[in-house]
Amino acid sequence: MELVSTERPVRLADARTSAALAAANPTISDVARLAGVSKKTVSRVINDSPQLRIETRKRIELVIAELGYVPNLQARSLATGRNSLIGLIHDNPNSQMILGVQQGILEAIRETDFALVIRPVDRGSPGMMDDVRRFLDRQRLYGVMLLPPISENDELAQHCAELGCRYVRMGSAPLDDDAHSVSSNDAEAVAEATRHLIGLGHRRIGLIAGPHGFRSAAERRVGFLAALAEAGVTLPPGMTVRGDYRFDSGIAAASRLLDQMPPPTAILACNDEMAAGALHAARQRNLTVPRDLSIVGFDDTSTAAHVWPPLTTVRWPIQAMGRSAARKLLAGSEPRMDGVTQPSVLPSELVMRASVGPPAMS
Amino acid sequence: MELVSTERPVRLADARTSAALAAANPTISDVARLAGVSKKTVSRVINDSPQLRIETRKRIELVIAELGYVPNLQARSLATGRNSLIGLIHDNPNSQMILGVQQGILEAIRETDFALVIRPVDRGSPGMMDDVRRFLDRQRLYGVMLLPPISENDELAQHCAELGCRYVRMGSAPLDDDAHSVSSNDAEAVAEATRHLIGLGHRRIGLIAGPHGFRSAAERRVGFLAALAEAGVTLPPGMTVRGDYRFDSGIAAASRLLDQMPPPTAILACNDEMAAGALHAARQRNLTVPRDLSIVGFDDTSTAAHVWPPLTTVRWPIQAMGRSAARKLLAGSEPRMDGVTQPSVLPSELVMRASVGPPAMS
DNA sequence: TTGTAGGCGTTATCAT
DNA sequence: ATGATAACGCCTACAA
Repeated sequence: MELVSTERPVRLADARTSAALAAANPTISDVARLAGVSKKTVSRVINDSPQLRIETRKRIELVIAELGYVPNLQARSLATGRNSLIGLIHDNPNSQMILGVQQGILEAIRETDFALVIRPVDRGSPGMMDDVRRFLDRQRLYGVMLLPPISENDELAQHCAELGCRYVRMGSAPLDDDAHSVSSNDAEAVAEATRHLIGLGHRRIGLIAGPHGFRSAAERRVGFLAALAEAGVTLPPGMTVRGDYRFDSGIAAASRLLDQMPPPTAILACNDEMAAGALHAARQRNLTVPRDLSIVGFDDTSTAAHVWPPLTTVRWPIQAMGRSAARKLLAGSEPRMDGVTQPSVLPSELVMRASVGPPAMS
Repeated sequence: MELVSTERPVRLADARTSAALAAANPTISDVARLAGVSKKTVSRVINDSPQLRIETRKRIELVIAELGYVPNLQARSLATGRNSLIGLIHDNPNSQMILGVQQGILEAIRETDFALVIRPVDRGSPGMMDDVRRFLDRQRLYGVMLLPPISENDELAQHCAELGCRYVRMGSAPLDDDAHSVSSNDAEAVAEATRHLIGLGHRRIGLIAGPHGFRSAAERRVGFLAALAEAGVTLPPGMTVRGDYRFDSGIAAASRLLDQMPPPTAILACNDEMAAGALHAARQRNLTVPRDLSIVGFDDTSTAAHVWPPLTTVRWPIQAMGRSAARKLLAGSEPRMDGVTQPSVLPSELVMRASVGPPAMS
């Protein structure tokens, strides 16, 4: 403890510089005083108001730089009634999804004053809705982005609207009108993957579907069935089982599929985790992938690339969705932001890797 | 455009209730007026001030509930000079790490008014420091948590201190004094893993180290070498190679190790991604894991559990670290929060799975 | 093009 | 135990 030290010693020599008049955290008043203008004029400078004599602006900008002045966002929020925070509300999706969407959002808000607030919620718990409501009430965010599966909750979207909080819902298919929705087209993506399998000659294709109540699960299943119907392929019974999007359920589901007689020559799992589980199940039965069994996943997480053999999978455009959703939210918040209309439906892509091949002769 | 509609129609019938006097977003003034007290008294209620007649408090709480009044955090920030946002600054670590630490932090701030703001930065870019500084300047966070590897940047910590922003640095070993650091003990964790291999009879153990400049890489290497020295094991040359923590580098590094004559009977990779790469390399050479080669990873990401065979690995306590770091940051922010001192060093754990076994006879 | 006055919703100071 | 008044730093009206 050094008794003689002071946190900001007064430096007398500084009297020659204008900085000596300013505080540690200079405010708009400090800038105004030093520049010899009113606060309002400084305000115009920091808000890029066009009606300003260029020379006045220059002078003020100089003072701002000299002082290291930074506008106080809290004060601005208070005055304008809207703050510069956008929220991401999600419910336990996988980590790659979270990271991807966060990166997309951050691309969109780079160069703005917006910051991203994260809020995971517990979809299952009874207090969830109160919890979210409380969060929205207190933080008064500019807007929020809802990640699936919680984005599918209409009541939540309703809440946001009532609270005057802008929102954009993300999903596997449009969940709302264009202004409030950004989605992929999972049905089509899975249909494409299924056509790929059919094109290679597969006719007995097992589906490991996602859990009941998930829109993504429903969409993917629809796409699967549509592609089969389109090709005139009829599946024997027992070729569709449900998993819960987790690894272990993939093992169990694949085991059930492989117990069928005859077993499928290919399995399409509705996410990569379950596809990885299917791979395990195949290995347990000494099946070689893709010789004895082809496997397709969904999401293109890093797991897909790292298992053996690397998984053919559908790349889910989560990052682009995050970017688009954030831009949609921010459209209108700043003059330059509402130029281009953001897409509401983003394309997926089939990523071919080594887990798929033609069926063995039978 | 419906010209006659008003957003909040005045409902005359409501005159009987006190609510009719309040606005859509009631403020502390509304509460004060309706309760017949001053704003300050209401402020005391919402801030749990002890000096209040219990009956006054009850009355005010009733009005608050009736009105659905929620304090405006922005206004409070302005008045108190500190806001209720804490930040997480990170630089491209893997997604599980991000999710884990976020969950830990959110456990800690649950039931408080704090919210979590995420800020990824680009460590490599020249403008990184300016970028972070700008972020801290503008958002004026209550405090920030620094995730490795960016947490190892002393200049950044210095910046935070100068800006008056509280901070806690997370890492593989203490990076700062106890008040500003939460870490694991990676050296010890790797030493334990190495002892495990030695105990099984391995003597030629290859190390796939992490990239230069990462504290975690240095710590893990130290632990490895320490355990060998402790057991009197001398490694032939060429048994240590460096990767960059990514899957592909794991393949390359393992290939180089397996090219040695004689090759190692076990490989310790400094993270799971590289360990998964080593698994690929082994498969390419038709080696069976663990019969021909044992492999150990680090982190215990989901990849570790999903590859074949499942990886023995070190569980890195990232979630607990996040929780502890957030609590440390918040200690003192509220009376009830600074009760228990938070741990600064958290234990790791060796997770035994199927990728390790005794060396084959040779 | 620039300035003045007032308000945003809260807490702090100093009263009573 | 409670209240009046003045910040906090910015922005919006309106005025000049």
